[in-house]
Amino acid sequence: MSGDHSHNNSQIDSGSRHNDSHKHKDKYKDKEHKHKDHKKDKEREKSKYSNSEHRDSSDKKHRDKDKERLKLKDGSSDKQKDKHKEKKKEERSFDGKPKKEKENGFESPFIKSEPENDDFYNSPKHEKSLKRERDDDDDEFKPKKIKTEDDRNEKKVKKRKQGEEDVKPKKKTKDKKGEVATDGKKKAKKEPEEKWKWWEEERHADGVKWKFLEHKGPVFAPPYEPLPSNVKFFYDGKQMKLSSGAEEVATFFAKMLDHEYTTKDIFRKNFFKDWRKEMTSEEKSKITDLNKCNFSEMSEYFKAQSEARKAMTKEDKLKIKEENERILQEYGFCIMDNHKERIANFRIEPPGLFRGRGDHPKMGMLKRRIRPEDIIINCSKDSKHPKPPPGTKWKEVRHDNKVTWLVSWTENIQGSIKYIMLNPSSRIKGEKDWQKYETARRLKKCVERIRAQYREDWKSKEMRIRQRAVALYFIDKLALRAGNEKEEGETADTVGCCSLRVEHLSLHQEMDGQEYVVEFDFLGKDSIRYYNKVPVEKRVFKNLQLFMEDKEPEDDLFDRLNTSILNKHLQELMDGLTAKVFRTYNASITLQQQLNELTNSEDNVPAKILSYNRANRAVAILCNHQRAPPKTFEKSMQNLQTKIDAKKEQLADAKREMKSAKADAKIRRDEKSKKTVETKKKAVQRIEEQLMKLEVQATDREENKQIALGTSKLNYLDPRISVAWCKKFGIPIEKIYNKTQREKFAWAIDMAEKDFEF
DNA sequence: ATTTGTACTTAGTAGAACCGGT
DNA sequence: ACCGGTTCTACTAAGTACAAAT
Repeated sequence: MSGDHSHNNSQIDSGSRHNDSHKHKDKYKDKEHKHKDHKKDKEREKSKYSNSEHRDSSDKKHRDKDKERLKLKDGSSDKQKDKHKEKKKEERSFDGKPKKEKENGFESPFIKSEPENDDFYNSPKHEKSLKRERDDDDDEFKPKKIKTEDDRNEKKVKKRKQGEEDVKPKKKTKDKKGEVATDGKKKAKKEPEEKWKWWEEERHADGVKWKFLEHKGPVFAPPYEPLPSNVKFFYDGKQMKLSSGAEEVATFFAKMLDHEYTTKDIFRKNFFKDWRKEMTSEEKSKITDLNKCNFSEMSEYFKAQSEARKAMTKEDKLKIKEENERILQEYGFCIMDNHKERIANFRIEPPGLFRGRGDHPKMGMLKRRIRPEDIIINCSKDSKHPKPPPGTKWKEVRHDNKVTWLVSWTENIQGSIKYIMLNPSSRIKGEKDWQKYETARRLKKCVERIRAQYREDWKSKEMRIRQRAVALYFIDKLALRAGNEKEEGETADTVGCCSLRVEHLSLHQEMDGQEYVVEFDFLGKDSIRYYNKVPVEKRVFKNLQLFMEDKEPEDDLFDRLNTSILNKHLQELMDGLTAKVFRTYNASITLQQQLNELTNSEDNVPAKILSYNRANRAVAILCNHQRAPPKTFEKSMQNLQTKIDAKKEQLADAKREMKSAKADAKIRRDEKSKKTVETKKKAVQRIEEQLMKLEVQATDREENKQIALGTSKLNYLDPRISVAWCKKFGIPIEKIYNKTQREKFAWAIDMAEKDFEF
C-alpha cells in the first residue's frame, strides 16, 4: 500500500510554479485554440473507441491487447488472481454485515437522533427565549442557555449522553500564543474543557443541519472614499479628473501596480474593458488606451497611506484593534442550536480586480461591489432576522435548515455563489470533518479488496472499465484529485485525474534503470505543477499506450471516463466512497506509518518533532502541496547557519572551560572546584542541546523549502493520529497544533487516546 | 446522458501579528 | 522601541460532489 507511495522527490525539486515557468505557459497557451474543440474531440474519440470495443478480433488494437494478456498470463498473474478471489470473499463477509465497531455514529447512513433531543430542538419556544436572560440556572435541563464557546467562566456544559468520565479539574486553558508548555502532555485534555463538546451529543437527523439559527447578517465593505484632490490621474500626459465610479476602479488597478499581474496582457485587457464600463460617456471617449494612463500618483498615495498606517501611534492602533474586536463580537458569531458559534467569513468580499490563479482568462475583471440587494439571508424563521442597512433590502430571506450557510450572494466573475459559513471550530464543520475521517477509515478496511478489483479491471474487455481502473490506480497510488471537467475559457487550464490529457504524460519503456516509467507533467489545482516520474505496473503501462493510441496531445486520456462515472462506481464499492476519500485515506495512513517508522522514543522533544514534521512532509509531497520558497529563505538559512556556528564556538569555549576546571579540581581537590566542574559540565550539556536544536531546525527548514505542511495538516490528516502520537511520546500538543488548529481539532484532542489507530 | 446549479471542502498567499535579539 | 524575521490569520479562488433540470 504505502509501499506504493514511492515518491520521487523530483516532484518537488523540479516542480515549479506555473507562474514562474514560461515554458509551461507557452506550452499551454498554444493549446488554447485546439482545445476549444475539446468537446467535439471527445465525441469523436468516443465513437472511435466504442466501436473498437466490440469488433474485437479484427481490431489491431485489440490484438495487441490479447497479446498482452497472454504475455501476462504467467504464474504471477495467476497467483494474483487467486489472491484476489480470496480477498474478495473475505471482504464480502465483513462488508455485508453491519459494522461491529460503532464508529461514533458516523458509520454509514446517519442515524436518527433520539426523540428527546428532537423535541427540545424543535421547540421554538425555547429558542425564542434564547436571547432573553437566563432566568433558569438549571442548565442540566436542556439549554435555554446559550453556551458561549469562548466564555471561560461559563459553567461546564453537561453531557447529555455518553461519556461519563466528565468532570475534570477545571483549569484555565492557557493558549497564549508563544507559550512553551514544557510539561504539555495532559494539556491536550484540558484545553477544550469548558467548551461545548458537541462530539458527545447526538447528531441531527438526516439532512437537517440545524434547528435554530440566528445571526446579524454580513458586514459590508466600506463605501468608496474618493481620493483627495491633490492626487491626480493623468491620461496621455494630461491631468484628468475622473468620475467617482471610474476613479474607484482606477484605484483598484493603481493598488496593484507593483504586482506582476498588471503586466499581463489578459489582465490589462480585462481590466480596461471593465473599467470602461464604469466610465461616463465622456471619459469613455477620452480614455481609449490603457498604456496612456498614468496611475502613479494614486499608487504613491496608497503606498504613503500604508506607511502612515504602519507608523501610527500605539493608541491609534489599539483603537482600530478595539473597533475590529467590536465588529467581531457583534457580527462574528451566530447562534446555532443553543450555542454561540464563530462565523468564518462574516465580511462581504470587497470590490476589486479579480485575481485568478495561473493563466486565468478572467484575471483583471472587475469584481463588483456587493449590495444588500444581492444578499440572501438564511436563518430560522423564529429568529431575530438580521436587518439590512437603512434604506436597503435583502434580496431574499429564507429559512433552509438543510444547508449550513448564513448568507449567500452571486459573484459576477464566474457567476458562482459565495457563502458565509461557520468557523472550522463549529459543530457543523467539526462533525463533517470527523465524518470525513471515519469514511476514510472505512476505506482502510476494504482498500485491499478495491485494489484487487481495479487490478483485475486492467484486463477488462471494456475500454471504459480499463480506463476507470487505471484512473483509480492513479488516484490511489499518486493521490491525484478526481479531475472534474471545467468550462473552457472560464478558468485556467488545469486538470486532475479524469481530465488528464495525452499531452500530460509521457511513457518511457525504460528510464533511469526502471521499467515502465510514466512521466506526469501537468497543472493541477491552483495551477500548481505536478511533475512526477513513476514506475508503474506493466499492465498499466500497456493500457496507457492503448489509451493514447491515435490521439492528439490535447485529447483526453480517459475519453470514456469522468468523475461522475468514477464516483458512481466507487459508491458501489463502498458506501460513501468518492475519489477524494482516497486522498484522505492515503494521506492519513501515510502519516501514521511514517510516524511509526520515524519516531524514536529515545529522542528528545525537538528531534521527535522533526520526525513528526518529516512524516507530515511525506504526506505533503504525496499530495503535492507546494509553496513558493519564502523570499527570505536563503537569508534566513544563512542566519541560522551563523547562529549554529556561533553556538559551536560557544560549545568549544565551554568545553575548554570545563576541562580546565577539571584539571583545576584535580589539583585542588576541594568542594568548591568540584562544584565548578559540575557547573561547567551542565553548561556544556545545555549548549550541546541548544546546538542540537538549532541543527534540527536548520534541517527541518531546509527540507521544507518548497513544501507546505499546512494544507495536509488541516485537511487530510486525521487529527487523532497526531493527538495519539503526542500522548504516546509526551509531546505537548501545542508543538504540533497552534491555537486555531487546536480549536478546529478540539474533538480529536478530547477523544483520542494514545493508542488510537487510524 | 448531459448540463446546470448548489453546497461545501481544499488551497496558496498577502499582510497582520508576533517574537527574540539588540 | 525597533528590527528583521517567522508564524498566524483572513481572504477568497478553485476544487469536489451530487442533485435537479434539460
